[in-house]
Amino acid sequence: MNYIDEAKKEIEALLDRAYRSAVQKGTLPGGAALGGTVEIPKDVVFGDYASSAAMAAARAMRMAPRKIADALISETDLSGSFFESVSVAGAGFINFRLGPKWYGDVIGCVEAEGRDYGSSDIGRGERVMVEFVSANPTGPMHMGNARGGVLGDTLANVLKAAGYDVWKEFYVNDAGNQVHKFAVSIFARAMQARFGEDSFAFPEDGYHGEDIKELARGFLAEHPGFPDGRSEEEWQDDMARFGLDRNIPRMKSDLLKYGIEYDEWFLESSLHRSGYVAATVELLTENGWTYEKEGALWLRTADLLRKKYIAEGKTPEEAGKLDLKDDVLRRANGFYTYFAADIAYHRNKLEERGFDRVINVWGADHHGHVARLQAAVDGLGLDGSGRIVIVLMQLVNLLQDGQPVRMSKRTGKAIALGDLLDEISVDAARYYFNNRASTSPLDFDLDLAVRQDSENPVYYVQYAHARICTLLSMLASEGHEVKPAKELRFELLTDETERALVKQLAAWPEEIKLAARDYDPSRVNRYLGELAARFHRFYNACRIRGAEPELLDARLKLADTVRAVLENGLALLGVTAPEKM
RNA sequence: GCGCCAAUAGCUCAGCAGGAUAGAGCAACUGCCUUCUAAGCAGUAGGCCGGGGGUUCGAGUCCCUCUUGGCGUGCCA
Repeated sequence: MNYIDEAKKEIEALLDRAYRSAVQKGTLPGGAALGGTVEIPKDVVFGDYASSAAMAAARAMRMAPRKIADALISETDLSGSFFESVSVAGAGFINFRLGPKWYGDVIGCVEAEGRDYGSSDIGRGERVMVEFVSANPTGPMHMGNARGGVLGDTLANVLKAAGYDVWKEFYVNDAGNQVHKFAVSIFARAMQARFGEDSFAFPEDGYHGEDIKELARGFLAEHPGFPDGRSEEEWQDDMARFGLDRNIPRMKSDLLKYGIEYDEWFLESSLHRSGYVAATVELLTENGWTYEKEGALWLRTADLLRKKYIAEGKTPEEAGKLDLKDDVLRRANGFYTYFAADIAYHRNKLEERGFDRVINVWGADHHGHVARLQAAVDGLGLDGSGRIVIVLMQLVNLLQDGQPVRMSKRTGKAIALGDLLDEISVDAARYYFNNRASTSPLDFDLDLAVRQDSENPVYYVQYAHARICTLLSMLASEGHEVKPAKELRFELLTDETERALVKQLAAWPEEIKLAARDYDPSRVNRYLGELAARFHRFYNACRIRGAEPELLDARLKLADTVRAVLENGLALLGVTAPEKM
C-alpha cells in the first residue's frame, strides 16, 4: 500500500466533497472542476500535504485563491480521515496535517506486507529485458563496466519490485572485427614469444594489454607445434576460440563477485550462424529500406530517422535540415557489420522472444547509435522507437590522489574490474557505483573507496541497520519484545523526529515507483540515506529504553519497522544489512 | 556544421510530472558519550541555481536563444 498516494487521493476526495457542498450553499460558483495538485511541502510548518486547488481554480471561478480556499475548508469534514487539521496559508495553499490514524496505518502496513513492502504491481507483469555490460570479450572489464553492471542489476531489481517480469541478459560480441583483431593480436604475441620480440611486428590497432600475452603463452603451452601445420587464418580461428573460452568465463566470475547474475549470455555469433542476421537484412530490403553502393549494402538510415523524428513531432522542414547519414549493413567483402547484427538482435528480442520492452544500458559514448537502432527496428515494422529504451550511462573517471587515471583497454592500463574487489567490499562497490544518476559522470576515487571508515556512505546506512539490531536484541533481553501493531498506541508518537521517520517509511513504495519510471536506481541510495538520517535523528532525540511502557513499545515498533525497510532497500541494492558493526 | 548529455554552496552532487524561505555529503568552525553503537546527533558559516528572453497566479524545474564543458557524427563495436 502506498500511503502517499492514499493521502493524496483522500485530499482530492475531501476537497471534491467540500466543493460540491460549497456550491450547494452558494459560497462557490458551480460548474468548475477542481484542479491543482497535492504536494508534500518542503517545510513541515506548512503541514504534511498541500493542495493548490484554490489557486488553480482562481481564474475559472473569478475569485481570489484565498477566498476559494476559505470556502473549501469551511466545508471540509476531516472526521474519520487521515488528517487532524486543515488550514489556508500563503497565496491560497490548503494545508493538511496528518493525524494518528495515518501514522498507525503506515506502520501496520509495513508489518503486514513484510518483505513485500515497497513492491507494487504497476508494471502489470510486462515482460522487460534489461541488457547490460555486454563488454567485448576481448579483454578485461574496466570500471565503466562495473558501473554498468551495478546499474543494470539494480535497475532490474527495481523493475521487479515494481511488478515487471524482468529478464537480465549479457550480449556477447563474439563475432566480427573486434574478435578478428583479438585473434590477430594473440597470434602476434605468440609469434613474438616463439621467435623473439623483434621477429614479428605487432599490429598498430591490436590489443596491447598484458592479458593478450598471457593468452598467447597459454595457447602455446597447449599447442607446442605452433606455428607449423596450419595456415595463419586457421591458427587465428583457434586462438580466437581459445581466448573467448577463457575471457567469457572470467567475465562471468568477475560479475558474479559483484552478485551480478544473468538469465542469459546471448552470443552474437549465434545470430550469424543461424542466418538470422542475413534474414533480418533481407527483411529490411523487402521493406525497401536498403540499396547497394560500391559493392556494399546500405541501410537508408537517414530516411528512417527523418520518418521517426516527424512521427515524434518534428516538422518535415526541421527533419530535412538534420545532417543524417546512411549505414552499411553488409560490407563489400560479404561480412555483416555490427550494426546489422544489432538490428537482428533487437528483432530477436522483440519478435522471436516477445519482450514488450527492452532496456539497454549503454555507455554515453554510444549515444549516437540510439536513434539509429530504434529507427532501423522501426524499419522492420516493429515499434523500435517505442519499445527500445536506452539508458545512457556517463563514464567513470578514475581518480587516484585526486588526479585522473587514464583508462584504456588498448594500452593495457585499465584497472581490471576483477581486481577492484580485492581492494574494496562488494557492499561498498555496489553502493558507490549506484550513488549517482546514470546521466552524471561518476568520479571513482580509489583512495576514498578503499577507506573502511565513515567517508564511505554505505556505512551510514548499514550503521543505522546495525544500530537497530543491537537495540532490538538488548531490549528483547530485558523482556521488551516487538509487539503487533494493532496492540500499540501510535498516537503517542508525537515528536517531530518520529513523525518524519514514519513519513519516510511511507515514501518507500513511491520511491520504487519513481525509480522504475525514470530508470534511475540511484534514487534508492538517496532514499535509504534519508531514511537512515531520519532514524539517527530520532535515535538521538527520543530514548526508547526507559520510556513509559506504552511509549517504549510504540517506539520499539517504529525502530523495528525502520529496520525492515532498510533491509528491503539494501536487498534491492544487493548490499548486505549487517546486524552489528 | 549537425546531434546527445551536462552547467545549482569551496569540492561532489540531490531537487520527485512547475509550488511557499533552494537541500545533502565532504571540507571549515562550535557543542553533545559514567544512561539504547560517536561509523552518530545538534548548531554556525557558505548561493544573482552559467547569461538573456518567454509561458504561468507561481520557474532551479517547461520553451527559445547564447556561452562554456564532455561526448558522438566509421564499410569500429
